Amino acid sequence: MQGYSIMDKDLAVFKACSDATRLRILFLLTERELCVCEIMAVLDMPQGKISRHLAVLKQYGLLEDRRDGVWIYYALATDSSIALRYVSVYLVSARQVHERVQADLDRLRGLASEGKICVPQPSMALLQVDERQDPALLGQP
Amino acid sequence: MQGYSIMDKDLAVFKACSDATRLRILFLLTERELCVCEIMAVLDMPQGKISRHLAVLKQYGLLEDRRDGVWIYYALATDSSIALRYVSVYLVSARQVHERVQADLDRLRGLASEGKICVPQPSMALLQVDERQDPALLGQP
DNA sequence: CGGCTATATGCTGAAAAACGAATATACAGA
DNA sequence: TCTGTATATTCGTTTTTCAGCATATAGCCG
Repeated sequence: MQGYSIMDKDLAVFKACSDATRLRILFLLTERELCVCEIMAVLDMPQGKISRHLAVLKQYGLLEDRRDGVWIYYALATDSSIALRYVSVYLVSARQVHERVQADLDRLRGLASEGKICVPQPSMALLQVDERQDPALLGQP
Repeated sequence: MQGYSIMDKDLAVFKACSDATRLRILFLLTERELCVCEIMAVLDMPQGKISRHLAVLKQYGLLEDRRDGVWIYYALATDSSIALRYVSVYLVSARQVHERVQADLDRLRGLASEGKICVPQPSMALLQVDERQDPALLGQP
């Protein structure tokens, strides 16, 4: 890494979002913080794959993690860079539009309500961003 | 490509932004539409490299081009996807913050005013997005 | 301590992306 | 038509990224 300083953080955010699996994970985390096994169950992908993508997202500053016993919970980070603020608003707005994301979120809720995933405590969402449409983004039809 | 439909466009936007050179080009284009030789001059990079990155940005739906004689002008596209709208607002807001971007923009203005680049007509900017801060993004300090 | 579960990490190969250098195309003007 | 300039594209190579598999770590419980 040479010479970029601040913009690097924004670049990292875009790199983090430039993979389909990671983007799906980010959309899932707009719902609430999740542990690895929940994400694995919803996306139906092997554990190593999920873990590595989570590590990338964390390294790039998009996620924070906390350990609770055996489980490690991941949540969207706030304010680690300018780009991340915009991406956070994007995630909350766009999740209502994309069918795939809706399907993932439905699956998450379904699995959780049937108790099929490890959900020791239903912790609350961390994302403070409001779901209302962003006035500055309503310009184009 | 299998099964992603709409979200693909957003993913393409993030892929497009996940390269330092392309991000610098996008920031430059928030100033006004530019021809290839102007971008080359500002970034001081070989022509083939710039052309290829522009092709990627266009293919991913972030740019539009128009030919004017020998020159081909590139401008930020509008509304090709949800993510692009958010990225456009990000670009306009963040360009005032990043030193590297400021340096690029200063260089562009300097070269243009000295007539060192091919600037047959100083065409106007295409980006309609306003520079005012986005109310929905002022939540976090 | 030993076994079980959740998660992280190392290794390897394959695929994708990026680059430099060279070549091709497209237009303008003489 | 020939020349020069602006841009696009191809080729071969290097770098980066991703997946799958195996292995390691860390905490719980007996």
